[in-house]
Amino acid sequence: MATDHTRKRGPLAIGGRLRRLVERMDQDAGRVYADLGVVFEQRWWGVMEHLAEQGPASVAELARALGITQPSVSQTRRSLEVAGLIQAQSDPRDARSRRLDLSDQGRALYRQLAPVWAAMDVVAVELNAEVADVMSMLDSLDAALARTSLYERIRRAMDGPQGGKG
Amino acid sequence: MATDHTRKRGPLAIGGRLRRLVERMDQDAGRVYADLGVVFEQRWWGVMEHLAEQGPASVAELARALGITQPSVSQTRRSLEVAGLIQAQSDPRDARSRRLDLSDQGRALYRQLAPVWAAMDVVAVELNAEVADVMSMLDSLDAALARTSLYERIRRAMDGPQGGKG
DNA sequence: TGTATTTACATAGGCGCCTAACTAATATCA
DNA sequence: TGATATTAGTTAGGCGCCTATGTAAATACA
Repeated sequence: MATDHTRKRGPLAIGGRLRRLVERMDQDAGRVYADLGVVFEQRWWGVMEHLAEQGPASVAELARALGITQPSVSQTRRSLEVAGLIQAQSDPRDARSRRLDLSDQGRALYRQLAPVWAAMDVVAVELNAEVADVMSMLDSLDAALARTSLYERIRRAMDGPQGGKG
Repeated sequence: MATDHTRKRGPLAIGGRLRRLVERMDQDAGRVYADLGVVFEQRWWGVMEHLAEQGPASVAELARALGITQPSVSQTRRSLEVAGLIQAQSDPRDARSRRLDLSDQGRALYRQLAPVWAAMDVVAVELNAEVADVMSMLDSLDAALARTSLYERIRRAMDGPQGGKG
């Protein structure tokens, strides 16, 4: 009955497991930063990398580039500003918009942490070879769920092929 | 340079992507519950399933069974109690411990949602066939990281095979 | 028996994401 | 030109996890 017991744990268990995997990844990365005596929040990386590589950007541009919501960017932006890593300037083209850019301190930290991130890349490649191609799996999953959402799939499984909301 | 650009996005991007994947899964599941007019938090599932299948349990037992921390269980327990889905009794064998069990209302909800979870299982199998064996990948990843933690891997990549903390 | 250590649990605060709601600015339309 | 719709961004609150801390009970040890 091991198979049946396993079948009892579907996406609900997957979700929890993925969360904890991510949590562990963040913790381990956090330990590396702590070893270097650096205060760094994981969520900062996406914003900093984008600003460093692409130049100043608005909250909306960052949200689009990172694939997260504006409020999330806004909160990260605030955290980064408090830490002195970015600065904001009003955009003369649109009074509502703010251009965010790395501060000198932010640039220095970005450079300092580049070797850490390079090492993380090496580890990702290593794990891909050792275990599974996580990035490819994510790409495939993203594509599959973009095609047909999890919601639709569940509703179809519940209601049958012709039932339920269209 | 597409390959090089991709290599710039290592575990840091993976972490964020996994978080968002989980978020989306929770949202889609939440929409299904909402369709049924049911108020249900994803984190309730692990606790409810364990209590329904294994009987009354303490916070510590649940934490061990679900692989999360005590405070997390404690918070979920509180949420479940407020919702009237579980009840707690003191444990005569240990005055510090509380036995948690599903209330009648909790049992009824568990039964009501069983078809939903069965449908989710179907979808999981479907996605496994369509995309990738996510559960196997998780198993393998968990095992690989239990063998050698991400922290150690990163430190080794940073410091070289002989350097750094042992 | 008294003291030190360990264990069970709750609470506080935080991280990283979300949605809802709001204000203000801009764009569109009649 | 004025009204309406859309957009940019912030804030509040919440979900689901974490660590740190604290209180109380149980256990271990001298």
